[in-house]
Amino acid sequence: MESPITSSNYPPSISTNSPLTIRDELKSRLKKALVKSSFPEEIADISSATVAKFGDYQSHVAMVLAKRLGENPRTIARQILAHLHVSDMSAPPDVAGAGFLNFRILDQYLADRITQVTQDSRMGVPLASPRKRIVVDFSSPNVAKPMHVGHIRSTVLGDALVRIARFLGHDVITDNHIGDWGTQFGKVIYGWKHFLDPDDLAREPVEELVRLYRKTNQLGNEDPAIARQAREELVLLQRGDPENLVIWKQTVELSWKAFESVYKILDVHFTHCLGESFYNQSLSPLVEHLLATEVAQPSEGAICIFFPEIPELADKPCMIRKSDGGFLYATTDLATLEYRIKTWNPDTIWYVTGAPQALHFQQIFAIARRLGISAELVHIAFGNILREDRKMMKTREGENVSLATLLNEAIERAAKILTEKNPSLPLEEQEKIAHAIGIGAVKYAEFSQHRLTDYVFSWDKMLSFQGNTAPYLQNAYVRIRSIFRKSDEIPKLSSVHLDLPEERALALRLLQFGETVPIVLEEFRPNLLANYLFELANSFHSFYEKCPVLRAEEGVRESRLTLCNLSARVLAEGLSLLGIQVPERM
RNA sequence: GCACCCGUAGCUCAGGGGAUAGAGCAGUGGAUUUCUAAUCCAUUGGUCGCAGGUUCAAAUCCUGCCGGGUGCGCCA
Repeated sequence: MESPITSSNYPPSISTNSPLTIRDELKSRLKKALVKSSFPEEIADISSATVAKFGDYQSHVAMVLAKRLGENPRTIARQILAHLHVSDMSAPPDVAGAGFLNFRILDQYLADRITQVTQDSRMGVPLASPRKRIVVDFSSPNVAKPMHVGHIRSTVLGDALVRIARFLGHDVITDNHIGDWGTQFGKVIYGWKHFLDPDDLAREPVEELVRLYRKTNQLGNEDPAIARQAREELVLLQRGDPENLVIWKQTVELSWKAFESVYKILDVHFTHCLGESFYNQSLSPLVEHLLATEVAQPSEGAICIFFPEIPELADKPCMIRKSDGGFLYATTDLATLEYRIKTWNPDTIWYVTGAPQALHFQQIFAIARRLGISAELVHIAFGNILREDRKMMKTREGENVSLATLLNEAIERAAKILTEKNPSLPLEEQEKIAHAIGIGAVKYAEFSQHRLTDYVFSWDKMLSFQGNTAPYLQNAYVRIRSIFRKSDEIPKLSSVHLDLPEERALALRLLQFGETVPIVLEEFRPNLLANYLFELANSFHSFYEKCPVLRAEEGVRESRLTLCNLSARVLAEGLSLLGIQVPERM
């Protein structure tokens, strides 16, 4: 949903030159002071104050220096202070505790900054430098299997990282590496040939494919002859048998339609979808090449790559061709890597896949280095989704909650609450809002925790609309929009007053948007942005309770409208970086 | 056996060298003639798994142990 605020003619002039953030400005002043005091400037360090009573920002440099030089930290702090010029932005900094430098930003400086950031289309978020070309590998569902809750982490996390990287100015290529080739197809094809139900296939194609796979698998466990026949179907497919190819192609198309509907609900898009089958022809030459260059070696009939020089991998070889001639996951990944490097020449490749695959990527990356690939390769891992008994949700056996079902239930639950709270909404708008709230809640549930934390799946938690959830943030936005609907005046760009503590706290928080977005990519942690947005919404709700806007006297009203406007823009932009939409009312 | 991840409030989780460890939920007590109460304000609740070590400073780094999880040549 487009925000009328962000697309309106207010503010009148928009620049794209984001100013330095307050933190960076302080840091740069601190560096100058360090140089003048004959200290190394690299150790300059500014962080948000841990406790409000210590001010807004703090530095630990004096203590770090003291340790290095074996001197008294407070003495060093005073030395630095003598050369530190911040009187235009901060109250005189004091030396506190063991040698902290505490900064309390001047209200006037905050007010001027708000005016400045209001005119900035990037709302104070600096562009990344250098700009990188990044290939992101995420989502990667498997053909002939339904997308289940386990796929949500890769899809939603990857999408957010992509959005953030693009917002920061990087050149991002997304590639959905679909599992459209593998041993499961022997069983699917056998099932297709022997007990396909065309009606079921037409009605619920993916479920029917799963049934075919499961039935063959089960029969194969009981009867070795059937297992052998399924393997033969696979071999036929791999040799290019026309009939099996046609069946395979249909399963891919049917599955892709199901994926597409999920991606549409999630508003996730890819620039490329080169599945595993795309690399079929590359696998054999790749292995031959690795053999010829002695990167790989024959071993017990198979072809393996060994890592004697890496202690952790010394006893963990990577197999790239089975003794029966078949290729593996690692082979495809190497071919894929080679293709991506050759085709796109990226600076870095991000693999957004589960933590259990850490060893696999350690091997792939080690091989890449041996092949002279210099691009930075990153495995962006995430924890498992657990059942409420804390057991892992497995892809293979056991029922998985279907992703489409989950998403639809989220939307339905949101619709129900919406009907109770705001029954007067037109049906069509209600549907859109329920979508934004339900899907937002599911996505936000992912972002509100560290990506490596195992996730305990719970309908109630994932679809909770209270507290630290997407609806809380959306509600802050909706309250602002409501104000602007009732105000017939176009807010003029006026001087900002920060007289009440709630106004000041909100202003400071707004200015920290530019400090937050870039650090998300330092360790690939959208939860830092989610955290920031929650705190922003929190500051806004407090401001909203304490500071009447439309009823305020002239001057104060315009100032508060400016704060409201910027709050709405930051909330909408921040949430959109997480792939979450904001409704106009709820 | 080897490797990786995790252990923080009753529950779910933030914080990953810096000051008195935070939030949401749950609990308790308040706030609505007022711009959307999906809100706000106040409050109860802690041996940061255990033991050593490094440091001016450790939930955070190192070592060991305990507990849980995951992965490790013929799946992806």
